[in-house]
Amino acid sequence: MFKKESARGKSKETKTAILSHAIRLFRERGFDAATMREVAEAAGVALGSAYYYFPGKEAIVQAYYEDVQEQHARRVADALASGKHDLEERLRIAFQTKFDILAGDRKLLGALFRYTADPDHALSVFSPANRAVREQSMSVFAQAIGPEKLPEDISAALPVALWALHMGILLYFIYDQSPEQHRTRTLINGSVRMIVRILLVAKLPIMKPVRGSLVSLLREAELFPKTSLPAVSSR
Amino acid sequence: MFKKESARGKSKETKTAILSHAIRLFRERGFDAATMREVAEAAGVALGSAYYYFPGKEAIVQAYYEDVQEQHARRVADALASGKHDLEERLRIAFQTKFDILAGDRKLLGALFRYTADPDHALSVFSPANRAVREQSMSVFAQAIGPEKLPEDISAALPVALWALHMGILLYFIYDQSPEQHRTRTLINGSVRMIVRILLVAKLPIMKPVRGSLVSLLREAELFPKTSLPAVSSR
DNA sequence: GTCTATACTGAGATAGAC
DNA sequence: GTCTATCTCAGTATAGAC
Repeated sequence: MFKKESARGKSKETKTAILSHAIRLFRERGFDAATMREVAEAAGVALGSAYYYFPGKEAIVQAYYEDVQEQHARRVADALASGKHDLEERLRIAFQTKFDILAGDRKLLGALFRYTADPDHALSVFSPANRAVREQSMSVFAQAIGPEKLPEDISAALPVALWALHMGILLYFIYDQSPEQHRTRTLINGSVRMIVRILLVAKLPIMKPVRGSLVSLLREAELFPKTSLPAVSSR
Repeated sequence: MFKKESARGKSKETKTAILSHAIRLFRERGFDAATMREVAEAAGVALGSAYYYFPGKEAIVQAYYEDVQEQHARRVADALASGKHDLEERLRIAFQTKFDILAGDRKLLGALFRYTADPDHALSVFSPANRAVREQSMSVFAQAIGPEKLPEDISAALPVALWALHMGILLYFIYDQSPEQHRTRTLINGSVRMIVRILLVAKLPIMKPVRGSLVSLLREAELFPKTSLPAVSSR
């Protein structure tokens, strides 16, 4: 389930042990109730070791999320490999896969968002420290868009928009009490369908000026990405 | 600046003192750096007293935000009283006024969002405990929409949508390092203009089915409000 | 560089006396 | 309502083992 290093990675086992026991404890007792001392004890290490590998409790959830991201990239790449899906299916796969991975962990994910509104905090979703994870996530969506013929401005903005949407749905998912979070699943399918429809209209040449004013709004706010992301492979 | 009770409110002064000193300290030293002990000392009470009035540090920011909300409702009602504004101006007033009030307090506001992704936390933006504030905020936007002739489905959803947008802009504002946050101001004006344009198109009878599929998507996700909010007066 | 053991500090939060 | 004393726990420090 968690990151595995080459055999030479002698003490990565310790890190993995701390990580996996921590996640188990967070799942069982909730993020706030679980203490670093419990985590260390469960992993069979001293408190100091836990802090040696992770600067804090939230950092463990962060590391977990990075693993989730890697799994996501891998699974989506595999699923799309056959190449026999249309855009709507590809986007559905990209979204649904993410929530397959997160299925049992709604209790943990709240910790991920705790510093979203603290610009100086390293664990904010928008922090420079999180840049790599953010971009990997966007590139997964870029892959799902794939070779789709789209106007330049849409190509540039779409992965960012999809990333933002998926963060919103993640929030919805955390709150979703429906059995096995089927509402989140429905929301995903509906959203994806709507996006595809909007794209169909938006890419018409007549819509260029409309897109133009949206782009300039986003550009003024520095929310428009400088360059469009290349669809990198899963690794 | 802060809530004032009738003269009979004997010990509300203590609460007000704690609140105002706390906010001052949060502004000066940042939310995390300021301690409850400092707050208590500055307000001239014991630590226990501070906790008697506020269940925790974030609760103080919460109380501050409730004051902000009340000010917002009052100011918007005043500004709109003349009745000589068009929709775009009214929306601009509703948004800009909010950020006029919050102007100096970006350092504080991060704390407001800290539990956004914790469904069981009383201080989550979406918690039942916050329902009143949320609805007051939406009703301010409902006021700004005012007597505008709109289809039923749009009327129901628009205040919620504007509330959500204003929360998003609030997040942007917290991160906005531009001088006096002029980028936020630009973003507001651009967003409002875009909304007005979208409404112009969306309210055409031909768009009914398009709106219909959006509404049913939101309804399945239980994100569509049951009833449209009445535009209540400022109090 | 990895890990243990132990002790300490700071601060949020609470109990219970008055 | 208010205060003092106390608790818990995240996080740090240190000193040393391998």
